[in-house]
Amino acid sequence: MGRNTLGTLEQAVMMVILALGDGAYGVAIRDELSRRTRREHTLGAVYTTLDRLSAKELLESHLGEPTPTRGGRAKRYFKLTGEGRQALDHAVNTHHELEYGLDLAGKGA
Amino acid sequence: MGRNTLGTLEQAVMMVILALGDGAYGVAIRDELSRRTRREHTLGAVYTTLDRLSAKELLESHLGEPTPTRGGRAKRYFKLTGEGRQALDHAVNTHHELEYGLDLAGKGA
DNA sequence: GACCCAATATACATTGTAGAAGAAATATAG
DNA sequence: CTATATTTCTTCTACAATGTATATTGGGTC
Repeated sequence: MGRNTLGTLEQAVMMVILALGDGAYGVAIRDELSRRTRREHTLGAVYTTLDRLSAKELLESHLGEPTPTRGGRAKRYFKLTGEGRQALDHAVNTHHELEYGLDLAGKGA
Repeated sequence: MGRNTLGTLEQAVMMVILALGDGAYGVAIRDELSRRTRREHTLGAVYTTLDRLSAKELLESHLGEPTPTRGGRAKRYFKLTGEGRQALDHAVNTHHELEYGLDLAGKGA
């Protein structure tokens, strides 16, 4: 069992995939990521991350059907594997452990 | 004003520095980091990160006095700059934004 | 074919990580 | 004393993994 440490973007992408549920394919992921992150991300950056996470078997994917809209090519949908879920949970817990006792910027919102 | 994105370890180190307050020098940072992270980190890894954050002016440091214990060489103490604080706050907020709405495995504290 | 949406390939910059080497202090042998 | 061993802390160096951008390809409507 390899110690799977996650980068910032990797974590972000995985969380966005969870948030999107079904419907988590490249472009949607990019958009939601940019939205939550308040920062533009290129498609290339996202797909690269998706590929690497898949290679590590933290994500799995399947092709959907083409949509009948102009240029509606088939989308590849992603979701977390069990291992991916575990790795993400671990990363998030670690982050909380690190935050513990600090008073950081107010969350408000 | 550069967009200062922080890596996982960079964030962790900065949070540990906050947690340690005065007394945040290399070895102590490494130890507290390993403790909170439940994972061993080498000193080399920590110092490299410290250097890079300093180069980006997210950290500042000053030398302390040698302690009278055997091998008690002078320590270099680190703390966040204003810019560093800002960058960390931003990173943490973004992380919260990403977590929003997800139910992740939250253990008790 | 022109045009659109989505995915893949490629290249380079930044971060993560480890190990070896160096610097500064105290202790201790002779 | 003073030479060197020993301890603590830091710096240097090298390479792996991740972050990021741009260009290219693949498959669909009009």
